[in-house]
Amino acid sequence: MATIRDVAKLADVSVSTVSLALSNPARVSQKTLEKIRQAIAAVGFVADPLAQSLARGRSRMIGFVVGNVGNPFFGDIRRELENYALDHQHFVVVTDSSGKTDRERALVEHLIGLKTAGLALAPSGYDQDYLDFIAGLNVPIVCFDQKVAGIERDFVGSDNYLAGAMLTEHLLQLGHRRIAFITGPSHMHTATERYRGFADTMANAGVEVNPNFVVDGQFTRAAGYEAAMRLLIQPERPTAILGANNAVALSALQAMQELGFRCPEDISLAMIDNVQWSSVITPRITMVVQDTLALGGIIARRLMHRITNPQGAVEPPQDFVLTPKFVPGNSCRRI
Amino acid sequence: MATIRDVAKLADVSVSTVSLALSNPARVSQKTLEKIRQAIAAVGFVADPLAQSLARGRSRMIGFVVGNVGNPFFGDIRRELENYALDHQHFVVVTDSSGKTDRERALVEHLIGLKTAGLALAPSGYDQDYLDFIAGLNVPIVCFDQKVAGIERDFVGSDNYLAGAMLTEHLLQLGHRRIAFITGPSHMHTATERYRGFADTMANAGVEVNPNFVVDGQFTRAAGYEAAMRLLIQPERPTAILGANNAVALSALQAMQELGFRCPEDISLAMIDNVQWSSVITPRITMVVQDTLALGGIIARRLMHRITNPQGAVEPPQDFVLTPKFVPGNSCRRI
DNA sequence: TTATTAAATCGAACCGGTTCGATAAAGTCT
DNA sequence: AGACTTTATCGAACCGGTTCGATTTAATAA
Repeated sequence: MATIRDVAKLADVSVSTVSLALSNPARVSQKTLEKIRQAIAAVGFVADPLAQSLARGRSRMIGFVVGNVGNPFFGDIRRELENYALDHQHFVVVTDSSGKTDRERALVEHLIGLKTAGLALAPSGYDQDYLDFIAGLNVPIVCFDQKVAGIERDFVGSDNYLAGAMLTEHLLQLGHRRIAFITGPSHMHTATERYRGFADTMANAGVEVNPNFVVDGQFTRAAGYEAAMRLLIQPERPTAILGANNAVALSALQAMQELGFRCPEDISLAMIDNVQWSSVITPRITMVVQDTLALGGIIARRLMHRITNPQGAVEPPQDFVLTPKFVPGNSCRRI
Repeated sequence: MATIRDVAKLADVSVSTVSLALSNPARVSQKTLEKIRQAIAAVGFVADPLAQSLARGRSRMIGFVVGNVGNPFFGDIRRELENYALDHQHFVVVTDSSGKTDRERALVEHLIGLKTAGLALAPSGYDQDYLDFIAGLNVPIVCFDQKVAGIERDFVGSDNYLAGAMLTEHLLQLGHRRIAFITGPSHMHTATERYRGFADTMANAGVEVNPNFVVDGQFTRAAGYEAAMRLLIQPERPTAILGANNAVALSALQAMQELGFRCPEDISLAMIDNVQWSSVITPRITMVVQDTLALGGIIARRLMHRITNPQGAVEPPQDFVLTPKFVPGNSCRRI
C-alpha cells in the first residue's frame, strides 16, 4: 500500500502539503495540486482510515446499535441510514445486542473506542446506571424506537399511544367489548404507551377492562405464546386480542390455531408493527405500522447534522414523533 | 483517556515493557508485572484499539458480509459468529450488500481498510473480475452459502442438490407428476444445485418435466410472484410447486391465494429454507431447512482458527457441506 | 524600491500503541 | 572466576496519517 510519504516524494513536496491538499485543496496552489494529483494516481494512494482516525481522534464510522438486526423494523431504518451515510462519506457499523443491556454496553464501548463519529442507538436499558453511561458518552447520539426517560438525546420514534388507541377504537367500533391486551415489558416506553392507548380508549368508551384480559407477553415469542394460552383457556374468553407487538400477536395466532380457534370467526386479532411475510399469513392481520423509512430518514439526517455541523453538537436534544398508519386486514370481524 | 505512557511513568518502567507485559506477561518478571498491574488500575488504562490496529496492521474486528441481514438464515449464522467471536475477544461488524456485487465490493474494501482480522462472506459475484478481487484479498476469509467456482477459500454450506432432490422425491411419492419449479438466478450455485436435484430426481423417476413448469424467480419476492403467476395462468396447471427458496415459494403462495387457489387442495407447495414466522403461515409449508446454527458454528470456528493460528493462515481451503433437514408441513397433499 | 501582508509550503511533534535489536542483569557451566 | 547463556528491560524506529507554528515566496501598499 502506498503511503502519503510515497506521494510526497514523487510529487516533490512535503508530507504536510499532501495532507493539506487532501483536506483543504483551496489552500494549495494550482500547480502543486496538480503534481500531487498525478502522484496520487501514479502510486494508487488511498488514505488509511485507521491512521486518519487515530490522528484526528474521530473516524468516519457511524455505529448502529439495535437489539435485533433481523427485525424488519430495524432493517428498514438501517438501510435508510446506510444510504444517507454513504452519500456523506460515512460508513455504518451495524451491531446487534440481542436485546441484552450488558452486551449493548460492551458494543457501545467498543464503538466509542473506534472513535465513531456518531451513534444511532435503540436503547435497551432504563436504570440510573444506564442513564449515566449514556450521558457520559461524548459523541453525537440519536436514540430511536424506545424513548427512555432521563436520556437527554435526540429521539426519533412513533406515537405509540396513538397506535394502541387506533386499534382499540377499531375493535370497539366493530362491537367488541371483551378485548384482551398482550403487553410488552413494563420498562419499555413503547410497551407502556401502547397499553395506555388501549386502556384510555377503553375507559373513554366506558368499557371496563377485565384484569384477566391483560397479560404480559414481554414482546417475545415465547412469553407471548404463554400469555396467549392463558387468555384462551379462560372460561370467559375475549372476543378480540390486541397484541402490543408483532411477536406477541403472531404467537397468539399460533396459539389460537393450535387450540382450534378460528380467526376472526371465533376471536379477532390485531397487532402493532408489521412482519416480513404478513401478506401470506392467514388471515391478514389488521395492524398499525410505523413509517420505518421516514423514521430512518430522520435518524440519518439528524445524526449527520450533529456530526458534520460544528454547532450541531451543542443543539438541545429534540424529539421527532411520527404518526403510525392503520393497515386493515381481515383478522377482525364485526360482532 | 490514560495512555500507555501514563502507565509506564507511574510504574516506573519503559513503555515497551508495559506493552510487553500486556501482550506476553510470561516474559516480564513478577514484580514488574505487579507494578504495571497496579499502575494500569490506578490510571484506568484501556488500550486504544485504533492505535493497536495501526501498529499491528490488524484489528480485532471480523467483517460479516451478506446480501440481506434480515434473512433469518443469515441472522442465525450472524448470531453464532458473534457469540463465538466475542468469546475470543473479537468484534463482528455486520454489513449488508443488498445483494449488489458492487456494493459488496465497496463494503469489503472498506473492511479491509479497517484491517479486519478476517471476513465471513456470502459471495454475491461470480465473474473473473470478482474472483480476482477476492483472490487479491490478503485476509483470512471463510465463504458460505454460495459456493463459487474459482474462489480458493474455505467454504461452508449445505447440500443444495440434496435439498432439491428431497422435496422432489417427496412430491413424487405423494403421486405428483406435474411438478413446477421456481428457480433462482442461474449464476448462483445454490440455485443451480437445487434445480439439478429437482431435475435429476424427476428424470430418475422417469417423469418428464414440462418446460413451461420451470420459471425463473430470481430468489426474490417480486420475480417470484411474477413467475408464480405465469405458472398459475397456464391452461394445464401444475399440481405442485417447488420453490427454490423461501421468497419465491411464499410469493407463489401469495399468488395462489390472490387467484383463489387453495393450498394444498388445489396445488401443493414446498420450499427450501425457512422463514421467521413459518409456523403461523397457513398452510404450514413443507420444507427443507438448513442447519443454520451448525453452519454458523463451523464458520465461526474455522475463521477464528485461521485468524488466531499462525499456521492456520496457510492451510489449504476446505469445504464443509452439511445435510439439510426435511420438515414436513401440510402444504402437500397426496393425489 | 521597500515595507507590509497574504499565500504557499515545510518541519517537527503528535495520535497511542508495537516491535526488534541492543544492553543490562541474573543464572549456568567448566 | 571467567566465559557463555538466558532472562528482563529499554530505546528508538515505526504504523500512516494530522496539525500547527515557523519559514519562504508572492502579492499588495506606500
